[in-house]
Amino acid sequence: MDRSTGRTRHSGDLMAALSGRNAARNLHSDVLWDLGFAIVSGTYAEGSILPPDTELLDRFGVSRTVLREALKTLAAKGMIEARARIGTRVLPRQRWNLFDADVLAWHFELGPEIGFLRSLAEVRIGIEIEGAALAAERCSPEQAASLIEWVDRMAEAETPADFARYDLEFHRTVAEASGNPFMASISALVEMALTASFTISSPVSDPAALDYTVNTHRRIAEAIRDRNAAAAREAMRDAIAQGFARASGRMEATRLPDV
Amino acid sequence: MDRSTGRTRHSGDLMAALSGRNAARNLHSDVLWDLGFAIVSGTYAEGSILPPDTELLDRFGVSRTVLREALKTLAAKGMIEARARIGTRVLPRQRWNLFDADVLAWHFELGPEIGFLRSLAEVRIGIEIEGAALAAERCSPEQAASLIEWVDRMAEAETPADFARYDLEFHRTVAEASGNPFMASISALVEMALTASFTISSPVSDPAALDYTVNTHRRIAEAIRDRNAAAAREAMRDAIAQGFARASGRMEATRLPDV
DNA sequence: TTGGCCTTATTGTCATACTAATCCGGCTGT
DNA sequence: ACAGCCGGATTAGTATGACAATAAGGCCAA
Repeated sequence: MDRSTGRTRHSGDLMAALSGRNAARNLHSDVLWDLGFAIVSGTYAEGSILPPDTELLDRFGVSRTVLREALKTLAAKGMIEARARIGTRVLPRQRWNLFDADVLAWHFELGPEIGFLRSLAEVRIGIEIEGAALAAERCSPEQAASLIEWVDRMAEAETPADFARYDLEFHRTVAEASGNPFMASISALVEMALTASFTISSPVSDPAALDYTVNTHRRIAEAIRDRNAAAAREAMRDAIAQGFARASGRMEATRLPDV
Repeated sequence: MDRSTGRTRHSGDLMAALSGRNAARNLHSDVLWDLGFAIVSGTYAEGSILPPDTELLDRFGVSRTVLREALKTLAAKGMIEARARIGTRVLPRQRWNLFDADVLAWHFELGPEIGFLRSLAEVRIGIEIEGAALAAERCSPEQAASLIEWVDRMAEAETPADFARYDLEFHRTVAEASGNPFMASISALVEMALTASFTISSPVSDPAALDYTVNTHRRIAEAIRDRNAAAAREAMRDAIAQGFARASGRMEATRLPDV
């Protein structure tokens, strides 16, 4: 947000740390994050025209090469569209690729808004329930064993970060076991949801919540192992819904009066 | 695939025509499509290193600017990652953003493989079922009326293209009525699935199939209008499953012996 | 009024140079 | 003989300035 320096230090670091994938920090990515966040946060509204190249050029103090590559990246994510003589237009939100890790991160950086978390949970329920059911039909014995293992680790996790990591690995394994490449492709979304959820409230600090969460995940793992698709569906729904409920409850409880 | 000319005429045109959004045909997009398709089709395997800039440069006969912007676009879609002195590596498939319209189009251009269509149908079932249920809870009377209207148009459609267009609009409206931005964001995926499905076999030519498809969609629309989430779920599952079954049945029937 | 031409602003493309990162292989000191 | 440093070479990253293509909106002529 510190626009005067022309350079923001984005808060995506905790997620990068969580996933281990640390984005290269070069000029292009600085400009990209600044513009991407500005669009998501509404500084540049949908349908509006961005300032022309020349203006952005000396605002960021970079070469045209760098600026244009950042713009191309945003275009690739469906957020903008450039046309000669017209300018660069911000596309309507439906065209944005909300499943993109960066786009999600910009939303999250805006602050975990409860409606956004709900949408995230809803779409996870849709996809991951189906993923769990498919995993119950298709998973290998090794994958089933691996699921149980991740649950065990979750139960013994000592820090919220460890817990989140094992939780993510669990869901990633379910997706892999489903044999459907699309399921695996949404791990960025799951990651964001888990990070958001645990940033607000981790079950690690609350024994009862920890117990419930671990047990729900164990139900998923066992249902998949036992090839019980219906039970896997139901347990997965519980796991996601409960995670959202805990985070949103915490948000409601600690919310300050609207400004 | 006519690599000697360094320029492929991609078959994405029918989808572009269907959606009305015609991609600008500039140099950058030519290179992008060529490289993107080459990666999806396995010419450059996951984990392998692309030829260095200099080689791609004179293969395509474009400037460095154009080539690099195409590479940045692929990087934005999670397909490649560049590192100095190493080269540009093709990322593992899980990192690819399969929900991206271009990535989907490249897969489709490869030929509608039955496993891919199945995966598409599975993920649609997951998301759209949930979307239909949410729509049943949240849609406005106008949206409910609009759904009925699209079904009526489907019933009266005379060409496969018209039918596909109305079908797509129907699903788009459901997504919009769900009030969840992620649901709307997968319309590219739905579009691809419908196009693939109808390219193989359109219900328009078969009165019985047409009847069944229209009725199923009418069941969805009425369930949503009546705020019956469970019925909406079930009808949506039928609609998608049946569409896939018809296409895959047709593929099996007309399949030639493996080469 | 109307049709098409022309100006002009904006993105698209090109060419070339230099910078930064980093692998590899040889040099040096022990 | 070996470990560690160091510098050359290779590759992507950045900068710059010029020119081409595009199209909105006004200008001019019929």
